[in-house]
Amino acid sequence: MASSTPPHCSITAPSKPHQIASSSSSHKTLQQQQQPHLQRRFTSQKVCASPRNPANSLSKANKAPNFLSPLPTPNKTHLSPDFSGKKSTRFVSKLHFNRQRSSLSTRHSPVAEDFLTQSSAATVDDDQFQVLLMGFQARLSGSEDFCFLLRELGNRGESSKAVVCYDFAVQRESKMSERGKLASTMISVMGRLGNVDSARFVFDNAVNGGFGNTVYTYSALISAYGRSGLCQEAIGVFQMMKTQGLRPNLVSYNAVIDACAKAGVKFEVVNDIYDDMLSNGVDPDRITFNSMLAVCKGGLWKEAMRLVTEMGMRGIDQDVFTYNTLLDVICKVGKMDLAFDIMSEMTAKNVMPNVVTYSTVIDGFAKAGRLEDALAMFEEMKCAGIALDRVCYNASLSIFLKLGRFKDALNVCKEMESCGIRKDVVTYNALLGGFGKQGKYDEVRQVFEQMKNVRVFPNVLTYSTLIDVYSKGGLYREAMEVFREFKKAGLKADVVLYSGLIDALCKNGLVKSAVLLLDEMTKEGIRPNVVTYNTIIDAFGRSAGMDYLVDAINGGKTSMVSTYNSAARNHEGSEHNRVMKIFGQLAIEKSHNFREFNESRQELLCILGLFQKMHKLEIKPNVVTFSAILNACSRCNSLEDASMLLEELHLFDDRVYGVAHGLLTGSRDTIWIQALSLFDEVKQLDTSTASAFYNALTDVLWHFGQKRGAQLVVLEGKNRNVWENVWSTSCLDLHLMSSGAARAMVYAWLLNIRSVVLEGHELPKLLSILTGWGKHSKVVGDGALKRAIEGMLNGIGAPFHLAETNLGRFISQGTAVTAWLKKSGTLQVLLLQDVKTQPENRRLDQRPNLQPLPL
DNA sequence: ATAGGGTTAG
Repeated sequence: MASSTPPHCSITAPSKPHQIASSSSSHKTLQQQQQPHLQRRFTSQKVCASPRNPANSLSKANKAPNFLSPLPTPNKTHLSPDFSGKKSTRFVSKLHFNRQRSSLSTRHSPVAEDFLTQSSAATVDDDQFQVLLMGFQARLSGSEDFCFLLRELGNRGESSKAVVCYDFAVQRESKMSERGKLASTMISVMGRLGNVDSARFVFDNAVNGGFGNTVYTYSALISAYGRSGLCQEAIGVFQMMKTQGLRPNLVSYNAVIDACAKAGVKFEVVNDIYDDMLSNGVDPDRITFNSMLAVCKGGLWKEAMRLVTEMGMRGIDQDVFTYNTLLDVICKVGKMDLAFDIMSEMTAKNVMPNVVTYSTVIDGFAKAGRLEDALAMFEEMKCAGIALDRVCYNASLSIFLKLGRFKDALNVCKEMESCGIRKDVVTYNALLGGFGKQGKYDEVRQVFEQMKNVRVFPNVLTYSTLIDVYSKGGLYREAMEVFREFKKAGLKADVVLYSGLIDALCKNGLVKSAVLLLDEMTKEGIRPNVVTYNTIIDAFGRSAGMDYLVDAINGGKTSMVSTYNSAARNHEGSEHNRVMKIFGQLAIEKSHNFREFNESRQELLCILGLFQKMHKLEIKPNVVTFSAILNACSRCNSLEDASMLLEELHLFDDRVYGVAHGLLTGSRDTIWIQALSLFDEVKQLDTSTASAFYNALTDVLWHFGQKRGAQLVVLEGKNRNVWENVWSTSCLDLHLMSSGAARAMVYAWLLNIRSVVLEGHELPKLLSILTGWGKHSKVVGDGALKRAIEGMLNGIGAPFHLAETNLGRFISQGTAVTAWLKKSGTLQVLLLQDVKTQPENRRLDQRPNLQPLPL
């Protein structure tokens, strides 16, 4: 097993993997040395892609129809829904396609195949189907043929024909045991089709008819409930079978464990079932362990690793399911370097990664923000001769969209088309979000129209996405229109849609209204999640303290009021009106430039109430929550107010609180070791989460005058590469930083440059400080960061000025900066102090030759 | 009886 502290493997190097693999030179490149796993994987994949195995070497070859070998069943039987574009792959995986056929269970007669061919014409309705059945009745032989038919009908989604077939077969079957077989098959088929009520109906009838009390029907029903996420029901059936005196077998146990895994049941609970299994003398097999692994998806990656080891000790071989599930667990906790190692290990053990393996790991990289690494995995995959499927295409599409590489994104769409994979709702949603986030609203409109034209029906995610992109762009009229359409489609709103609406309110400073809407959604039975809460917490103080933000987005447009009024008149539905009112409120509120001063006080109470609700609903906070609390503290006018919020932080997390509190109160020396370990841990998260935390912590320190502390935090962030290439001698890039972090960083950078000058080096001709447009503000063109930096530079007399060509860039001649840095008073200006310092800190800070920069 | 995907917070 790979070690728990894997070496860091970079796979971002520019040259393509297959170039490494095909390199015949004995010279080892640096990249090869850094990528032992990658190379190893390639060498073994190359073997299977060799000319002796041409079928594996080209993705197109994989899709060649099986004309060469005559199929037992004609054409449509084995046609994957992938090609007909009817079902998602997720659904396909639930069907029987990949099932190994044991010679016993599926020994059906050729007549059954024949019947299937004749009855599968699109024009055959249920009645005609029954007539056909009667015609074949004499020649179809017993339950084996009928079970085969039921499964095949299930695969085609022919639910009602399956019902006809089942009734027909049961009525004509005299043996109880054979009827029992039919029943368990039918329950399984209905379960796979997601029709759990029908499954239950069949089960109950079978039990009442005296042929349903078998381990098989119970197991099938447990599985049916499991697939629908109804874990409690599954466990109920499991217990019921025991009270009926039936002894659960391996399949029963596996089914109930799988049900728990799908529903996200706690590991301890499932472990009890596992122990129960052992004590009843049922030996776990590979599938048991694979399902137990799936239970670890909640983040128990160490437990997952342990399970795999235990499998080995029990002499159970790991298969591709084992590794794919394990990888999923590892990827979900973001341990991508470990995932990379495990992938190499599976190859070494001759368990070859497949399309699921790759899409799991690719998704892990993408979620960790390592988009280039994700793209490199695609190359590796193609090189290994593994054809992309729908899931993979959608993953690659969304990566290109995230990178803003629209040309590549459209190429992915074309490639999908040429492979015969139709764009599904996931594809379209990705396109809508991708274009929308870049403000390409024309394209959004076109894509939305197109998807409806080709009858890919928008779902809740589609509407949430659209409402979100329009709201973020301030296009409330369009957002309102989308919401109207959403209601017309008769879909039920979910937590994400509501969170989007709440966010729209928050971004406009309407925190109290946001809290009201939160109560609304709770009343409607929609459970808010941590994102919903983080949104509101982070918005604290925006209305009272940041009115200029409201002004900035205002732009003088108030025409929304009339839009709202006419919209509200047309619809009487209460929820509809409420949301319409929200959009209206957004428009109206924008015209208010002044707010009550005591509003911030009210808001504080409002937020404190919010924390109560969070505890009550047992919503677990995350790092973003901590960042949000720190940001809220930054908007408090007094340390007293802030300390009320910090107390809430205390309830959530001792360590984060300890560090924040210690730095704020000047006990830096005593807390610094803990701070460093916290920083290390934060760095394990993806870069945007990490930088947001650093930004928040720095801001609150800066806000309360702990500027030296803020600077030290920022430098730790820089050392851990949180903001990516922050500085060189000629350029300081602040565009990912908050205003406090950016200011602390400017001081540090100038001191660094000063030491360059004092060492006698010449500065570059031109120096730049980039602020972008202030990513932190999230308001396009807002430039809050730019203003903060401008004020600061002016304040210390630095000779930088705005570049005329780029409004987010400050420049200065190197000679001017050199002269300024050499002036006698400059050093004093650049050294930051904390307003609060414990004696030991003061001693350190006042050493005259203190170099603040660990360069 | 087992594996992978899309929306929301910073």
